[in-house]
Amino acid sequence: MSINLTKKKFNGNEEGAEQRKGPWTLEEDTLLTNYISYNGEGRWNLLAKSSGLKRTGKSCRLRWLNYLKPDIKRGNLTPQEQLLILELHSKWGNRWSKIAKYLPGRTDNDIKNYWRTRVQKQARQLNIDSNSHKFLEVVRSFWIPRLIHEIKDNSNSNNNIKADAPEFVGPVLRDKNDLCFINNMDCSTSMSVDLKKISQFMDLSDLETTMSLEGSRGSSSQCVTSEDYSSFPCLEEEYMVATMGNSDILALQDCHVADSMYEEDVTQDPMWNMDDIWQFKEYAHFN
DNA sequence: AACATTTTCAACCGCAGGAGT
DNA sequence: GACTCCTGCGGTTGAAAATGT
Repeated sequence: MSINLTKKKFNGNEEGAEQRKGPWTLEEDTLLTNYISYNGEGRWNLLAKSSGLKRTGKSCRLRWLNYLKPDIKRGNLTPQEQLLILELHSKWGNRWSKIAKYLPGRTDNDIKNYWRTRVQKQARQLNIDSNSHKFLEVVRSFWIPRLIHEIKDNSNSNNNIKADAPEFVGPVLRDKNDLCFINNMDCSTSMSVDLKKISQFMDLSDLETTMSLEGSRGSSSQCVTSEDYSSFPCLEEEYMVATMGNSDILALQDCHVADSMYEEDVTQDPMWNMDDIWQFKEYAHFN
């Protein structure tokens, strides 16, 4: 990455000052951080002039808000954060800054990048427009349940709560349009996937070869409780109702989209871990 | 090890809207 | 109302890093 120096008009006047562009150096970061710690943030053009930085006010603002600000979180987005992004994006679309307000420590840039690199990649692999209703349905039917599952998994491994959790029995195909999941404690229906909707854009003529159903492992970590949802007050009510059912224990199971995904190298996909992929491929192979 | 390809993410740009004059 | 300046937003770019061959 090269550092550019450009002459720009400043406040409508040609000042002749050379403006730096490109990556920030440690010295510039220190200068900006020190200036803000004494003078506070805001008034970015004044800051740019007074601090001695050869940067535009805009550039200073961006560097501070997206990188230097002390409460900025670094590293991968947690499943909880990903879940929030998916839900909020389905409500508001590309309103990144609005979405970012619900994720403390994450910037609109982080979220925008996540969406473009991860979410749109999924859409491309499925050959679906990421802004389409179809993709929204995939997100709701597959991705969100998967994240909830992951959240619960993490929660269980952290708390070591295994003994009393009901075991998952497996998926039950009630009819061609309704796949539900039950657990072995109360045998209640826990979650239904609307196959009618899914089949609008996926070939479900042979259900067994198009879905990987791995519930028979009976791991307690497959279960999700209502508490998982209560962590996310912004989740849409209709989605809550649709997925909660009567039981307060959900045995939530994954349905991995086959065919189109299978043709891609899903092993490279952050959504699918190696265990999932192995089971999925085994299942698809023997069916 | 070397090169090619893909992914990530920091930083830029243009535009819109608000505030001040 | 017209103009200027500032700030914030969303789209895009491209270098660096990671991964594949």
